[in-house]
Amino acid sequence: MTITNLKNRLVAKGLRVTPQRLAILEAFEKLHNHPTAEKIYDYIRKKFPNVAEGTVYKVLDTLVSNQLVRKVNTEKDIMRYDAILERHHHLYCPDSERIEDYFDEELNHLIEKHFKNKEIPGFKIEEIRLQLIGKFKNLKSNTV
Amino acid sequence: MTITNLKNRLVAKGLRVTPQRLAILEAFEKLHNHPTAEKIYDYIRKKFPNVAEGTVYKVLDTLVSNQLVRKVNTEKDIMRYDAILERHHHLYCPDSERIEDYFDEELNHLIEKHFKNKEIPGFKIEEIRLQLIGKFKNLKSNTV
DNA sequence: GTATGTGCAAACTTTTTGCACTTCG
DNA sequence: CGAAGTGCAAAAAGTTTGCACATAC
Repeated sequence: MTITNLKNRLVAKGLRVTPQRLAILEAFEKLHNHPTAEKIYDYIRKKFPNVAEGTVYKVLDTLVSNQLVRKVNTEKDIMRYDAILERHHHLYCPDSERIEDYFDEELNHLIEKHFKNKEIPGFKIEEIRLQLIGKFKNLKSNTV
Repeated sequence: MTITNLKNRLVAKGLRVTPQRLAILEAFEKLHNHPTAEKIYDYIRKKFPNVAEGTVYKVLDTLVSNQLVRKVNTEKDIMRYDAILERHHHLYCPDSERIEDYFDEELNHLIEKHFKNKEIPGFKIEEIRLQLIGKFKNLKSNTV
């Protein structure tokens, strides 16, 4: 992912392109661990030593509102973020706090088909997210 | 749900039966809105005016560790809890913060069957949770 | 009686806010 | 230039902790 591409994402949403925003988007490319605001803050401070933590939160809010980034649902009170926009699910190990992306088109179709036949009274589904809770078999060190 | 039943849940886990714990379990029966710690605190304070908020958090932790209560995954940094232990999923509207339980055995079988044929390398699934994100059609006032 | 649980208050962590200053377009 | 974004510091919100006291068993 080039800086130009990251810039285009902002421009496409009518957002101003600032070094801080680019740095945060870049952080997602490098970290790809569903990072917390703090992880992102730590990462971009290498480049921008006086970026404010408040700015990180504000930028993340903006990115979420503009659907360039999403909040990840966890069992913790620390928010985590995800910049993968393609439809996907999560593998989640509550013990290690590790989260990995999971893509499964076959499963998506299966579920879509199921809900085509089965309306839920009083509720309009916009999106279906699966959390596969379990344990990783240590193929990779835990990375929160 | 009677107090005796609530008591039994604690006894079955080898936990001491205290009025505070009973009150919190009872609060789940009455609130059934996937309440926050604060909602529970507000609720039980009617009966126990000098219960401490810290106690609510401690009891909730204990109940979660003993699997009498679960944390609900949301996009918010405020933790919400669920005392329904039967396998189920959630309807979740991020705008109103409303969460409702969703039971669907047919869907469970569908998903189970899917993962019987499809192992995920490096990951052992223990549980599958669906979040159906969408909007409620105002059949009921929003209750966070 | 003893291990466990509670109340209270302080501390800690994460996130939000307000406002002057700066920057993007 | 003007609207939008940032830095900073203070405050808010949610949660955890430590310890003396109280209670369950």
